[in-house]
Amino acid sequence: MSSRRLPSSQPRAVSIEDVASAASVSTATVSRVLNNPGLVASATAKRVQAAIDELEYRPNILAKGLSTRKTGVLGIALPDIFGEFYSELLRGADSEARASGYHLLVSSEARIGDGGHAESTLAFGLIDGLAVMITEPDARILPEAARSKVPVVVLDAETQGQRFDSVVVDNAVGTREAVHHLLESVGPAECLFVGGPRENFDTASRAAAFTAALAERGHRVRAEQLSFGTYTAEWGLKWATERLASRGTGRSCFGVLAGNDEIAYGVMQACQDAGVSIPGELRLIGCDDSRLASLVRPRLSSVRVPAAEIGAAAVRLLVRRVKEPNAAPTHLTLPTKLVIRESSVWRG
Amino acid sequence: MSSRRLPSSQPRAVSIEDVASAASVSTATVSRVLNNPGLVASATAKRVQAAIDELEYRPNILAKGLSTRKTGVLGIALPDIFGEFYSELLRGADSEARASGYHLLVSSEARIGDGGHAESTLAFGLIDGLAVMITEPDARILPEAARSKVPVVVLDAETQGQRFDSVVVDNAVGTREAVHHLLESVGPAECLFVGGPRENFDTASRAAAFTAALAERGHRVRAEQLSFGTYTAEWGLKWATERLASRGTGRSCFGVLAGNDEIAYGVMQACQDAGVSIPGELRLIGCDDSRLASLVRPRLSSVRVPAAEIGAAAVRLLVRRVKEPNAAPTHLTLPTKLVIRESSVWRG
DNA sequence: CGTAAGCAGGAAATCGGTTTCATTGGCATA
DNA sequence: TATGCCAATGAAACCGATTTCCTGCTTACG
Repeated sequence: MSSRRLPSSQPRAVSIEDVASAASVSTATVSRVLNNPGLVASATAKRVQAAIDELEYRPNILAKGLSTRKTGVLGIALPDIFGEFYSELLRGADSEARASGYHLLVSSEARIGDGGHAESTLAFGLIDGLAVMITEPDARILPEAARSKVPVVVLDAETQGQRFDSVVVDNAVGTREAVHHLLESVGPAECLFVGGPRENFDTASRAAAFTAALAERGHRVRAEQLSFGTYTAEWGLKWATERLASRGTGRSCFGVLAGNDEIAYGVMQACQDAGVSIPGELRLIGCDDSRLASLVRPRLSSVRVPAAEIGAAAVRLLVRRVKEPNAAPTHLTLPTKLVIRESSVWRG
Repeated sequence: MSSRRLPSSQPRAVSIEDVASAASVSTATVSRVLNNPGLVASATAKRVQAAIDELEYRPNILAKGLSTRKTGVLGIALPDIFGEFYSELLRGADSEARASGYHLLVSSEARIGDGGHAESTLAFGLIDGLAVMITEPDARILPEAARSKVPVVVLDAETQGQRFDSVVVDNAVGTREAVHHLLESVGPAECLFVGGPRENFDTASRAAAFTAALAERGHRVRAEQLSFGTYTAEWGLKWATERLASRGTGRSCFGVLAGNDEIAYGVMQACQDAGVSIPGELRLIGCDDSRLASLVRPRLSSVRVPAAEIGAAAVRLLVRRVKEPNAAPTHLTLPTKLVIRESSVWRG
């Protein structure tokens, strides 16, 4: 009753104590009704449940969490929330979390490096688990997470010494398919890769796979065949515009693999502006298989990356680990797959 | 020391008690050093701080929250996380929250209606405030939120009886601009609106503004001028394909206002497929001014909606209300603005 | 008929902080 | 010199749950 400490405007929510006295039992019994019904006589349970309903009692998550050391909240830290890929990934994570009865705390950690103090950036102590995607090798988060004993799953990055669970995408397979597909109608020297940021894990691994796939065919990739920029249509537009302008009179035709669909859209615009036909003079393949891919003209061939599935798998892994903290680290690799549409197919 | 209740694998994090004994003070003093430094002698404070650093002490957020009734977490409930609009809104909210020292708990509440039990859906009691967007008039959340005394800001919806803070978008202005712009080169009877879901707040208010703008010019809108579907390119494609097929031999030219850019992209594809020139035979305007708008060809005119700004404003309102719970409800209206590019401009 | 076993339920410790209230000592003022 | 006040700090209540003991009863078994 002594509500000394509360501002009078805060009417104090119903607590387990209120329920207990309303049902003439102890708080222990109320708690048991909620968490371990088998331990309570059914008559008593009924009375308690009636009180709960009557008072519209909702257990205080903080108090519960303090006691059980579980909050039902999972954290997800992404380099950015922007763009269809992340948006889709987040959606997958969210719906999986909801299905498992968890809440999702998001955070775009991208710009930590700038600000300086990385601390207090993520709510350690509040979350039961954390999914992190470390595009940039800042990675101050990981040690901190390790210290705080929060289960971590690493997304789409080198599986840091195998100590964490991880979900990665098998860039090699899809990229290889794409390159081989391009080689059906384009010479190996005319195959070009336009990636995102050079430091980006996906970009790097796709570039490597691109190189490897051409090496398979006995072609050694020259530096000019690989370009790096940002994951934006603007970059694709700029790159293609310059590339098309500087091409010789040979008019040999290009095979272009873009680091994601956005870049590919930029390339498409540049071609349209320059009057270059796709797939006539340039065969184009994107990455991500975004929704627009089948809507643009020509329909864009793309390496499908299961973004939503990454998010969902991350949450699944986290949920599992919350239950069995000492299981061996699991490393999940999700497949990628070339979806061939019109932009890459030239029927002479 | 009696760690009876903890699984032996959990090594118990350092607590305020550990710091206190390390610095030979009481926990009260440690707490004061952290929250009210002015009350502690500087020599003592220094000693405590040293202990904190030494032990790498981080206050337990749950315990702190239980005591202070503040967690530093804001919730945001959206109908969906999908699509550029929501993604952008979320980004705005996230970066504003980060800047204000808050965490963001996301939740797509869309499908509550289906499942049935809306309870436990949002972490009331865990969040200091909630931004909610109620596209569908389910709205079970609002009463629950009101009951739980959590500050709420309503996004983009009727400001429910003025009891909550709200952020809305001024659809009327942008829509009106768009209609008047179309009327420069198209007759009022040929102006068409292709919206998203009929129940959607934005769709409804844009349709209303569309009707009003034409009424201004003395034209009474016929039912066929208004279509409703979903916020997808597929819908735009379908709609336009049928519309173009069924148009008479009159070949009068259309002015189309799409409910969002995705729909507009669908319309563009349909036109391309049907060999209908934009803006020659059909003037097109989208909504949202998404990133691709200036990249497609023709460049898409669009009503700019400040999505990120909505999210940021919501968070700002919430943060303010956390500090002054009893301030009068604030209703924010963000402007929309027609961005004219190529798709709507016909120079005869 | 006596005793062990088992079921229900309560008292109280605990999680890790914050905050009130009381205590102490030092210094200025009457 | 006595009194009052203030600054610095500690003891303990409190936030709202969970969980461990422990106590009474009832029932079963020898």
